Amino acid sequence: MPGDPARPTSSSTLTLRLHDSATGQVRPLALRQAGEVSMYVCGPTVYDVPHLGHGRFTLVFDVLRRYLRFVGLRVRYVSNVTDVDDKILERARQEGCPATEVAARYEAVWWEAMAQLAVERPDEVPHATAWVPQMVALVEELVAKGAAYEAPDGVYLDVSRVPDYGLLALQPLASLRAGARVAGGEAKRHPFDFALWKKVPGTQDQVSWPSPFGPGRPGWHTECVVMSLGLLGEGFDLHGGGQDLRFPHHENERAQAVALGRAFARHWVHNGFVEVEGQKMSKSLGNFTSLPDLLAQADPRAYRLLVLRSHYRRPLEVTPATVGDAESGLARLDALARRFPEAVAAGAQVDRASEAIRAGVPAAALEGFCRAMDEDLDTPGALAGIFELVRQAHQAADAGQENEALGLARAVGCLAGALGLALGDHALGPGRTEPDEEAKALLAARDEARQARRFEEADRLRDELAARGWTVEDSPEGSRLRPR
RNA sequence: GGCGGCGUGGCCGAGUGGUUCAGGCAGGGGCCUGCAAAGCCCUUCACCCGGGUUCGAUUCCCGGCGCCGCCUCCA
Repeated sequence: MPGDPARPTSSSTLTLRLHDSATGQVRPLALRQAGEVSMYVCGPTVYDVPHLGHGRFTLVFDVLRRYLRFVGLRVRYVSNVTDVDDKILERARQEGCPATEVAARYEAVWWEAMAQLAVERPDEVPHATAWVPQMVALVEELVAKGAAYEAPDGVYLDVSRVPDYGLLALQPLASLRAGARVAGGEAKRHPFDFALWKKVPGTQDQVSWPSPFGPGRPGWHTECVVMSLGLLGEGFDLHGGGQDLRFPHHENERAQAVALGRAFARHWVHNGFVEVEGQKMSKSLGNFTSLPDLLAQADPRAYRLLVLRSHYRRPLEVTPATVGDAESGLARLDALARRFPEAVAAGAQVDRASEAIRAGVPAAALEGFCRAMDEDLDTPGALAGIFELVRQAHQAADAGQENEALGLARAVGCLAGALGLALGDHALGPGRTEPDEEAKALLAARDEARQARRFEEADRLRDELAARGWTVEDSPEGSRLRPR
C-alpha cells in the first residue's frame, strides 16, 4: 500500500523517546531485547481506597503499555501489590481484624476501580507476602557482601557502600544529608540507611516471618527489587511510578541492586502529581478524592481523557470543573461514534499499527498519532490529532464524501482505542446502553409524524422520549437516540 | 539549607525564535433544522515582571516576583 508508514509499524525498531529520570533527558527507549519490553510499575499498598493519584499513574502506564503493544512490541507488564506494611497493620489494629483481611478488602476495591477505568490487568501481580523467602535471601546476600548490617531492631542497607547513591534524586548523598531528618528510635548508622528487614519482637501479636536475623517482616524497598528481578530478570527495560517514588523508594531499590552487582532498570519513568488548587493531592494532606467516589460521579472514561489531555510529567489539576470539561469532550467523540457506529467500531477492532492501514485507517492519521506518541508520550498532541480527525470526518460526510468520512471515523476508533478509550453509547456504562423497544417505537412514530409534517405530535413524542432519558438527533443518515 | 520544576487567552492544557501562535471546554455570530439536538463555518480572549542576545522572543540568557514538588510514609 502506498504511503504505508513503515516506521511506526516495525516491530524491531522502536522509535519511542521517553524521559529518563536517571539522566533527566528524553532519550530513546533502548530495549534489552529487540521487539520485547519488560516493565515494572510500583503498585498500591492496599491499606485504604485508592485516590485520584493512583488513578493517574495506572492510566499513564496503561497507555504506555497499550502504545508499546500497538506499535508491535511484546510487552511484559509487572505491577506489584504491597500486602504487608506498617499502614496495613495499623489499619488492622484500628479495625480489630487480621491484616490479611484489610489487604484483601482494599485489593478488591483496587481491582474494581481498575476495571472501571479500563486499565488492563498487569501480566503479573506479585504480592509481597508471596516473596518473603526471596527477600530474606536478598538481605542475607547484602549482609554477606558487607553492604548491609544488622542492628538491634532490624537489618539496614549501608548507603555509603553505594557509590552513586542519589542518582535518581539528582544530587549526591552529601547534599541530601543537609536536609535529612533521622527517624527516632531507629538504630541505623546513617540517616539515609534504610530498613531491609524489620525485626518483630516475638511476644507481640504481629505479622512476621522467620529469618536468620530473627522473626520480622521485609522493608518496603526490598520487595520491588526481588520481584522485578525475579520476574523480569536483570537489566529489565523500564521501571515506573509516581514522582514521589523517585526518592527514596526507587533510589533505594536501585541501591540494593547496585550493592548486589545486578543490572537494574534501564529506564526510569515518573509521572506528575494530581493537584487540587495547585497543591499535591495526598493522603497526608487530607485533600484527596477517592477514586471510587470520582468513578461513581463521572464517566470513568472522562478521567482517562482528562489524564491524556495533559502531559504525563506535568501536574494535573483535577476539579469538578475539569472533569466536567472532559465529559463534554468525550461527548464530542461519542457523537462521532453515533454518526458512524460501524466505522468507529471497526477502527476500534484494530489493535496494531501494522494492521491499521489495511483496515482502512488513513496513513496520515496514523503517522501523526505515532509521531506525537513517540515524543515522550505526547498524549495531548495525539489527542489534538484525534479531535482534528473528528472534525474532518464530519466535514467530509457533510460534503457527501462518504468513503473519506468512513476512513476518518475508522481512524478515530482505532487511535482512541490505542489510548484505551472506547467510544460510543455502549461505552457509557451500566443502564445507558441501547434504546429499548418502546423508545425505538416512539422514535419511529415521531419520524412518521415528521414525515407527515405533524410537528406538534412529533414534538410531543420527542418530549416523551426526553422524559424517558433520550435525546433525539436528526441527521442526513436518519434520526437516532442519545442517552441524556 | 540542597535539588528539581512551573508561571500561556474565561477555564483546562500543548507548543514554538518570525509568517494562519495545537486541542478541548466555555462565550459570541452565522449555516443547517419545521423547531431542536448533533454537526459545520466564522469569531472574542495569550504568553508573570525587568533587562540582555537577536533584524525579530511568548519561545534563548541573566535578574526579580509568584507558585509547586522532592530531600520523611506517600502514585
